[in-house]
Amino acid sequence: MSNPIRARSPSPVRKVAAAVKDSKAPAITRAAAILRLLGRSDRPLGVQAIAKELGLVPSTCLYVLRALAEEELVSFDADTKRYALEAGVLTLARHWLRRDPFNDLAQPLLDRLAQRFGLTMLGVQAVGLDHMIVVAMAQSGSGFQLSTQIGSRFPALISATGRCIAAFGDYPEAVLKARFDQLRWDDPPAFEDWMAQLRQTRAQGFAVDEGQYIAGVTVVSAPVWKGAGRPVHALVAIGIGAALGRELGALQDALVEAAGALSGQLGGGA
Amino acid sequence: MSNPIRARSPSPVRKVAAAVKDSKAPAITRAAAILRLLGRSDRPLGVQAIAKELGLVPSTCLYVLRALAEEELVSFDADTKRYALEAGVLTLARHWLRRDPFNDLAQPLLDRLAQRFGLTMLGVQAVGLDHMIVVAMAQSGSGFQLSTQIGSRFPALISATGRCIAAFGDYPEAVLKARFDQLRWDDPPAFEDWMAQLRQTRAQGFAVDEGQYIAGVTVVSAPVWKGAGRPVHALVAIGIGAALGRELGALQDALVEAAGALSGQLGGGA
DNA sequence: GCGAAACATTCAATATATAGAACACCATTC
DNA sequence: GAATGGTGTTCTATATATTGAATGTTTCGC
Repeated sequence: MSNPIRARSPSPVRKVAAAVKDSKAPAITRAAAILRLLGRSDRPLGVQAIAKELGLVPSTCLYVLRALAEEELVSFDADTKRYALEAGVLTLARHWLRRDPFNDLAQPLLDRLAQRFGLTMLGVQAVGLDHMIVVAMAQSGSGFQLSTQIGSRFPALISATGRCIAAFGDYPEAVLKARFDQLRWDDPPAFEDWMAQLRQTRAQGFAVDEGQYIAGVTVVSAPVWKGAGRPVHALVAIGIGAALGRELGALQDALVEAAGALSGQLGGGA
Repeated sequence: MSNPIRARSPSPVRKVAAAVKDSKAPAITRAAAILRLLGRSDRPLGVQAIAKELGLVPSTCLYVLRALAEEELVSFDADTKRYALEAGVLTLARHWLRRDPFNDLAQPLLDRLAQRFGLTMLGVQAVGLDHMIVVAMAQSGSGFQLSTQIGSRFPALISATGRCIAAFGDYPEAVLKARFDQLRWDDPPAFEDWMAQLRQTRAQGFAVDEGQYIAGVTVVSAPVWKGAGRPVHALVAIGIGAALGRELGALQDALVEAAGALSGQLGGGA
């Protein structure tokens, strides 16, 4: 894996079979699984390889691939008979990014903070309680950097941002507990301690994770509101804990201020 | 439209019906059409609106949307019953970008050239003879800029890059003619002149478009090879023709040099 | 250069995704 | 406050997408 900050590991592929069963449009479930598999693979794949990996019937797999190729979501090399992701996915992603003003407005703020503190900054969007996705990133460019990529996914409740999502989301404790128990930390907090941290997060308006998710790495996260209800975005700072030192206070202030300003621009209530 | 450099206009939506007929996996055709429609729309849409726009049966449309939502390619607001693109498309795009070293390697070159000449620079990938897609972009940041966005699509044979694709693609003249006739330029060249320009492009290793595609805008494009065969990528410079003036020569040299260096890194033949 | 394995692809029977009507649920409007 | 037009959603018969075996097609080993 080329991702220094680990994202969730690929789920057991045999889940595809179960998902297909319940769906009223199984072809789409299969198509999505194929797209994800092709994305995961670092080389183009043939029909058989795809079908075997996902537990699909080869002929069905072929028809799905042809339909995807027709839509330019998948490329087909007529010589090698191999399939790969095609640039069409990029077009969709561009439209998605354009649809949400957060993605445009967050970037300059992230750039400035990354520059000022020499850190990696992220803009993150929560997708329900399942996970969050990195939608914007800025790096200072100097020295070592912790890096992740736009589009990377993480469990929704992990680390500092997870505390923000939980703290301001107004979810029942039982629901949080169920999700919490599935998280994997380097230094897992006890659920009671974590709940106490949520209260603190609510009180101070931001969350901090000092080496619990990843040893030695400090993460600071502040929620961004777009309207009433629960926040779906957050600004995140990631740095080596030891290197941050006494700058941590200033970073927290700057992050909260930026998140507040952004909430204002997006028309979000407090 | 928020795109100063015009991309192809959305195709007649009634084509969906025809495409669905011929496919062995019509659900996927429908799903792709829905995703594109949602991308095009600047607001979330309801089931009926989507179905009507694409000529689909509402119930079928609902099932497709549910499947897409299950795959997190589409978001569903339970309160308003509206659907929109979801962040999952971004995850796919990230994987696509990572798969091709061109996307990583081109960026620093584009940055440098954009800075040096104060222009907008693009990395472009051809998708057959249908169109090309912007996969990387750099802007100088100072003054007025012609802008487009990553993921934008253009007809494959248009402008300077189109000449590169045609010149080095080794396509039959009849095929080129058919595509050429569908292009829309501000100042369309005659086919014979265009063919002559292709010969010149082959000879000098790059192509120039001085106000033909868009009046007043000069485009310079140099092909990038990844292996043997036809080039699929190109580096592109876009600037106001009048402002370029005598820098054009230096720009051409720098662009060709960068494209050559990139071809070398990618293991492309001459 | 031959045989055989592995592959992509086609084909026909059937399980099932889909179409269209019926239903339920809001909002407005009279 | 009943009626109307607009939603989203369920239901069921049928057209059809899917399946698994059969057929070409390539690739590999000997």
